[in-house]
Amino acid sequence: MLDKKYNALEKEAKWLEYWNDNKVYKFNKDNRKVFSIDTPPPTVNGKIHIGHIFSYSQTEMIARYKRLRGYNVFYPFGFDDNGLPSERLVEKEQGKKAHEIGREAFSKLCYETTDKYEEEFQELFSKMGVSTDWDIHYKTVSPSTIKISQLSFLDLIKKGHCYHKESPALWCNECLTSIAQAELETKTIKTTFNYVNFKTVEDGEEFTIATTRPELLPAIVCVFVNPNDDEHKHLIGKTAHIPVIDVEVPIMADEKVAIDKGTGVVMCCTFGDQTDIEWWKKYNLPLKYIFTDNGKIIDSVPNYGGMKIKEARSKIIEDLQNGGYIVKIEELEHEVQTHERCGKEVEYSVMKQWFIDIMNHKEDFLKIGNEIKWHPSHMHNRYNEWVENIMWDWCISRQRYFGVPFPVWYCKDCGEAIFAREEDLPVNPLSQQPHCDKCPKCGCTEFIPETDVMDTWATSSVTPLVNMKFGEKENNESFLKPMSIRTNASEIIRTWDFYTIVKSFYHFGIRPWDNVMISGFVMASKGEKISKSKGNSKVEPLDLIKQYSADVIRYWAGSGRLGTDMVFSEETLLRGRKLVNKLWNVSKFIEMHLSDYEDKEFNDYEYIDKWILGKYQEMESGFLKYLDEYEVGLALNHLEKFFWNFCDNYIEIVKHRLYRPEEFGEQARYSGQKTVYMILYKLLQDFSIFFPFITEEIFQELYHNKVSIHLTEIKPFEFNYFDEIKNGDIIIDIISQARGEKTNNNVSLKTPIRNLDLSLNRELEDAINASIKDFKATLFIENLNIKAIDKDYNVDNIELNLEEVE
RNA sequence: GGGCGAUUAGCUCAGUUGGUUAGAGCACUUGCCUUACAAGCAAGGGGUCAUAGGUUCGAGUCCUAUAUCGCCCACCA
Repeated sequence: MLDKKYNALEKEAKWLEYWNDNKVYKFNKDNRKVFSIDTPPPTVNGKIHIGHIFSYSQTEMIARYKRLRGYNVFYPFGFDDNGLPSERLVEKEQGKKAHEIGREAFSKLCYETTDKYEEEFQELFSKMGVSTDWDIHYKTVSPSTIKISQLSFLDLIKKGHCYHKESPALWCNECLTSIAQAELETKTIKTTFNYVNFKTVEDGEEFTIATTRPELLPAIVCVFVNPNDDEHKHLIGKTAHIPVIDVEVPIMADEKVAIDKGTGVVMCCTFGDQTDIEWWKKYNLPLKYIFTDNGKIIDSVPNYGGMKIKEARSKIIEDLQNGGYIVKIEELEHEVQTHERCGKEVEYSVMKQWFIDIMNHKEDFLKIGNEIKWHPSHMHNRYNEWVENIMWDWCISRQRYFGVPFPVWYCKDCGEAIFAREEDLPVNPLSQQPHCDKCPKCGCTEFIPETDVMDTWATSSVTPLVNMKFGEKENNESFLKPMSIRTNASEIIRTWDFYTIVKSFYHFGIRPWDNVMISGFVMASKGEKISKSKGNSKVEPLDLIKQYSADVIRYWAGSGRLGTDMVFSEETLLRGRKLVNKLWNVSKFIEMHLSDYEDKEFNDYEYIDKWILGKYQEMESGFLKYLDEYEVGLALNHLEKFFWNFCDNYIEIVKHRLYRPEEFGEQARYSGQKTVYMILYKLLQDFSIFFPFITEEIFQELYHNKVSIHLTEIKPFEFNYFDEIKNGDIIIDIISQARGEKTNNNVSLKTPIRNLDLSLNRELEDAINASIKDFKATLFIENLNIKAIDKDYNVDNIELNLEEVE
């Protein structure tokens, strides 16, 4: 017997243990079709907030849905504990920088810290009912993942898509590492726009350059004007004298100079921005690099050497003012590029880095994007826009400690790169020697290990390869190439999705997955995204589970449209709680009436039973259609609507028949029993996608024909009763009108109706006659009078029996 | 500045390819202890569908502009 009240906390713990003990979500290869999910490994950098719960739940529901449709679901979970986010977490917890702790000790701390958080993450996701197979979960810095990342690197080297080159790269002097374009975040800051006077060497003509970064004056290598700029084109070919710095540089022409920006005259430094790099390459300009790696001016710069960048800026402005070179200073708010991990403004640095070729294959990446189905489809535009506008090859070197090492040494004499052999992976060049004794090029016997590690995305972009055990003899390539679906939020289309496509294309020449499903964001309130930095997530997931149960939180997470942002709302949780409660109560009711039920062949359903069966079939087809489009929220909405109709209308009708067989006959009762038996079974299956716990509890109590409801399969009914839908709906409408009459008279719904006069068309009259006993019992009708009309229907008169009923 | 999306009841959200009177839950009002459920049931009030134009017999839905919000990008002279 189902308990009078459902105790969610207790039951959810019970079923978690049960699923675990019975390995309900275990993936075993068999002859069923595989549905595989490439789910984002969450960054292990502290707390999970409600936004994570939201997007992971939607993916999870797809896993459950596909399982119910007979797929063998491959759904591994991963943790992204690799790289900078973990390092920053450890630095924060230790209150020390990585280099103060030392490479080895620091890595150890990273492992310990991420292990600790991973346990918490796993516990929370388990509690939410995530039906992943924890036996195949992965982390992004385990030996096997490192091996695959290194293998991927070597494969790209072999195929010529990866190169080592001294090149300007984006540099963060807070994190002390190079970073990729995708790791940039723009921020608005207040600064000053400084109008500085220069002079030509030839004739002493003054001209003005406006700059926000006067500290770059020592790095000026050239001055540019637009050849079509009438005001300034006569300067072309002359020489500019840089004030204060006392250096001369050529004035050249380039069409890229915007005449209307600043003064129309631009200084080109190595490097202030992207355009500087383009000009530097295009005109083969000299390199004047003036910054140290940690954000200071190099010592060799007179007067400013050793200063921090911002100190140097103030000092140089002061010196310019003292020399009378400043025309004016404007306050300015503008956007600068910062490193998304730390928020510091980025600089450029020139050093040898590993790059993956992007620019030569943009067309291929767009083509692969077209082969993937994006859900919702407009998210495809985001991808295209990013690929079309990308400007750089992908720099994968990071001058950090905690991450995947490059399997590379360099010859001490000639600098030749020596790569590890595939069979020796994973390797750490810092503690291991290359397989060869001497440099194959020059014969030198000393090697310098690569100290850089790979970018986080270089590793997370191989999650499909990790899942397919790329490079191993016993692998999953046969059924994971491509995987069925990738799911994530829209913000990482440009990183995780894009880089995964890059890797898949280079390794296999095909798309990594058939589908991409993009979820929206959770907003704290209208127009405000929940984020850790804002600290505006008022609710802790674990507290919510205690308060509402995982099933109810999943209801919230499962509502709303795919790819659409939604506001966190307590009201939706209350609505979910109401629904779960109703499901419990109606199951209790049904259980009461099934004590003597035996399932047997039966086709002689009562009219109203056919009606609800038809309604179910109609609902189910829409429900499955939504889920096939990954619209879990719309599917839930659709299901919920049917469910309330089932409870409030159908159950209210059939209950008389179930309670009083002596009045309605055993067969009519059996028809009702079989109907509720079948529909509840289906409802439990459908709801199990969203409410895995309570549905299991009910299923085990009432049906119990499988180890778990989550291992059953949705199968359509073999009959169809669509014909009864239309007139059945009208019968419900008439019942509703009669109930309204009772309510308006402030009497109980049990009040008898002395006379009910209806005008009905022929079809409806047949329908009412076919369900006459149910109809009269539901409304407590004493006399029913039907007048035949040609079309439509009308409730002519309702006369209540207001006398005291005994 | 560019791309994509959103804007529907006081609040949170649905509204399929244009088609009667725009839906649900919460909140509000009224009534009902009805052999599952008072955390329930029945009924009711509440919307010029962001704004302004346009296409159409017909627009919440399609087109154009504007506003606000979100995500992504570009913009350091």
